[in-house]
Amino acid sequence: MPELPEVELVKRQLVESLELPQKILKIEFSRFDLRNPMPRNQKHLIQNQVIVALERRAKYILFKLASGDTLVTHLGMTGSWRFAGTNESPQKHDHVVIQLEPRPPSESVINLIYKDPRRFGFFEFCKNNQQSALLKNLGPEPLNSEFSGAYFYAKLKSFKSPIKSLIMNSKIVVGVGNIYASEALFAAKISPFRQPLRMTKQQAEDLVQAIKNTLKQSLLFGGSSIDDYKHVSGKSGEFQNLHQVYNREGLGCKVCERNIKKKTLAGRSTYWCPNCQK
DNA sequence: CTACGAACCTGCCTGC
DNA sequence: TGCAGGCAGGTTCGTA
Repeated sequence: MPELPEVELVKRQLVESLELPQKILKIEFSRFDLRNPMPRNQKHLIQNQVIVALERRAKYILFKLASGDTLVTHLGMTGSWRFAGTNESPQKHDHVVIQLEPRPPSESVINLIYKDPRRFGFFEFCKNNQQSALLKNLGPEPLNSEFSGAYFYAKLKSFKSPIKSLIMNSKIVVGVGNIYASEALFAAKISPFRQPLRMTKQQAEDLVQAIKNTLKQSLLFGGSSIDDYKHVSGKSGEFQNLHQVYNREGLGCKVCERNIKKKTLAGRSTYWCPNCQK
């Protein structure tokens, strides 16, 4: 489901609704076999802890606890969070229920529920500011200044796979998934199949800026709702309506009106305009 | 070290 | 109507 804009928006919406700090009364895992085994044996370490902050790193959402411990979560392809009263009936594929401490004036218990049909998401509990192994070896955040044309140009030399694979490689830059890779390449007028070695310094700079702009635009428009991505409130994003190439095979390019093409690259559907992108 | 395909899993859509 | 096949926003693993 989610790439950087969608994950960032989910994190922001959770922060808004949680009114941190917020105490976890109880956490229940109803199944244990997501991408990694659920931290069910650490349940007692999570309960009664206070959430003080939520952070995003790459596509991970980190629940920072007052003790210094962290609950690391990932939405996979189809993960979602929602708030629900205790009287609301559970849905199919609800796997985690976090019961939050009631607050005045309502005094009623609110559950924060994680649902994930395909179960590609995951949860990991990290003690005492220890960093999850999954967060090591990650490249820079695309919206940070560290991700610059100079940085990216220097990385191009050691890779032989096409440029699209490179911008989806989390060692190079995090958060760019299959939608935004195609969209950013279109914005930069660069073919997804281009060999990184054959890119100029200017093109590297253009692509970096295109990635930043595309992600920022998507954030402004509430992310891309293609299939089941929804806001925490259940609302859909709007950025899918602004996609230039993704999911537009056979439709006219919004710039030159020629047909958008689709081809599989490294196992992923890749959309581009052969006329605009060289 | 990189590169590629397969694997994980459910649901939805298409075509026969 | 049913059923098989293909495909989906992510990541890791095994094999070249």
